Amino acid sequence: MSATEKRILIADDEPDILEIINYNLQINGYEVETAKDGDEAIQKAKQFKPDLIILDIMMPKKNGIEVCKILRSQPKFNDTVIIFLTALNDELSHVKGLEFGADDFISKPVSPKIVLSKVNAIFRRLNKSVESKLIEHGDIKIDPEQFLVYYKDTPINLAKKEFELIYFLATKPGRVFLRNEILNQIWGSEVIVGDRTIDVHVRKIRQKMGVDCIKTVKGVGYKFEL
Amino acid sequence: MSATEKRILIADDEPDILEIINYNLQINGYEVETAKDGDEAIQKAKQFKPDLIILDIMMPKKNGIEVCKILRSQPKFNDTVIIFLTALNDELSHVKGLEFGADDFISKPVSPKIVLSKVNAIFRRLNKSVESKLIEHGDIKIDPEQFLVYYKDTPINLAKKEFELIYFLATKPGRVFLRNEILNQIWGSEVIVGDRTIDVHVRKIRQKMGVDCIKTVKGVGYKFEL
DNA sequence: GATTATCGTTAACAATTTGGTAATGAGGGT
DNA sequence: ACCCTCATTACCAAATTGTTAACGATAATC
Repeated sequence: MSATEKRILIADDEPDILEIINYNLQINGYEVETAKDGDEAIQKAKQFKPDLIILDIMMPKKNGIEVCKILRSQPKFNDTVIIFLTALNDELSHVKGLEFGADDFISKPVSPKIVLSKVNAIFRRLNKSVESKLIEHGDIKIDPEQFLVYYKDTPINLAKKEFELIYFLATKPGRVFLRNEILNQIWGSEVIVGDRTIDVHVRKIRQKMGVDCIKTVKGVGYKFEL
Repeated sequence: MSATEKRILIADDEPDILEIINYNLQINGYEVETAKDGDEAIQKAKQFKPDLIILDIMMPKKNGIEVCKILRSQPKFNDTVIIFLTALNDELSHVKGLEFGADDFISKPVSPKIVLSKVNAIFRRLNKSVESKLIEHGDIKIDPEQFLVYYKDTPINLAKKEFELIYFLATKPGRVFLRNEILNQIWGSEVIVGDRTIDVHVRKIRQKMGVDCIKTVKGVGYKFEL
């Protein structure tokens, strides 16, 4: 986590709020960008590639929900956490925000302390999910911490998608996963990829591994099996 | 992707939009019908029985929300997914749409790519994972999760249709299933296949299994029995 | 900042598996 | 013997997956 600085984009039309949050996040080691309206938020999101975006609901040009909706429609923001700043009792925004893929809310009036603690909490949670457990099955060991797969103690380097794929299949050895399940899990439900994409990744894994640990179940899907 | 083509009904009063969405969905293997106003949408929904309906909010005769309300009041449209086309800022429609049972929204101006990706995502989400009720009967174990049949703990690979067939028969061991029942269940009522097809599959199962667990009941059908 | 790797994806084609049919044979009942 | 029904086989068409190469997008390196 500390290897690469976490990047945060804040969008709000009140310069005071912007500055105070910006200041507090920066002292705590985050890399921060700011935007003063919806359009700028979208533009900066694209070039700055933040890990987390804090969006005020009420903004000129485009409001927070619209921005969120637009960003969420793009695959590259799939993994970006989006937080809304809302008026205290604005439940409607909450409902709609969730609908459009918000991850959390911070109620106004904002306290820098609360923002910071929420942001810290989110990144902590994010990293925890990364440290999933090691899977061992026969001669094959899959270690998410090192991002390495071992066959008979020989480390094998897999690309990210390849690793995610074999790891996912290996979570339940023997169980068949439909193509749809795989796509939903690895690519996310909004991303569109072609039919042969999974096959190509499977092929690359088989090739690199040298063992046929991923079996095809024709007309159904794939499974991890020795 | 799936055995039966997915059916989509699009309702919009702008012919251009209708055509461009229609075109894009059709190339991607969907069966599409169109309607140019609310009344036509309802009428076509009834006869075409779509899996998904895309409704423009603003339409002559009846607007999208009314159409949605009417359809949702009929049980046969319970499982039909309904998506609204809305102007970007029309938050009121969103709220009302959710109340009346809309499943998602697409903002105008529409991009064919976004429509397609949303539609694909919806159908993907709809697809359930492997049914996981294991059937065990004597020395025979049928595991849909692994897509494997075991005889005395020896795994036997069956092709998809073969597996579906034996699984279906084994859901009620001892009970005789008519050929028609089997055809309806495994092949679906719309598909027409010859009389001897079932026999051939039964033969292949018997051959691979090595046990005669599927018995013929002459003049009636087949049953699963040890 | 420019240049190289590497990765993810797609498209096109090959290889494989499957599902279905038709032809023929076997067996039982009338 | 003569039907009728099912079993078996071989064959073909369609569906599904494997494989390769190529392209753009990132990430890494210098």
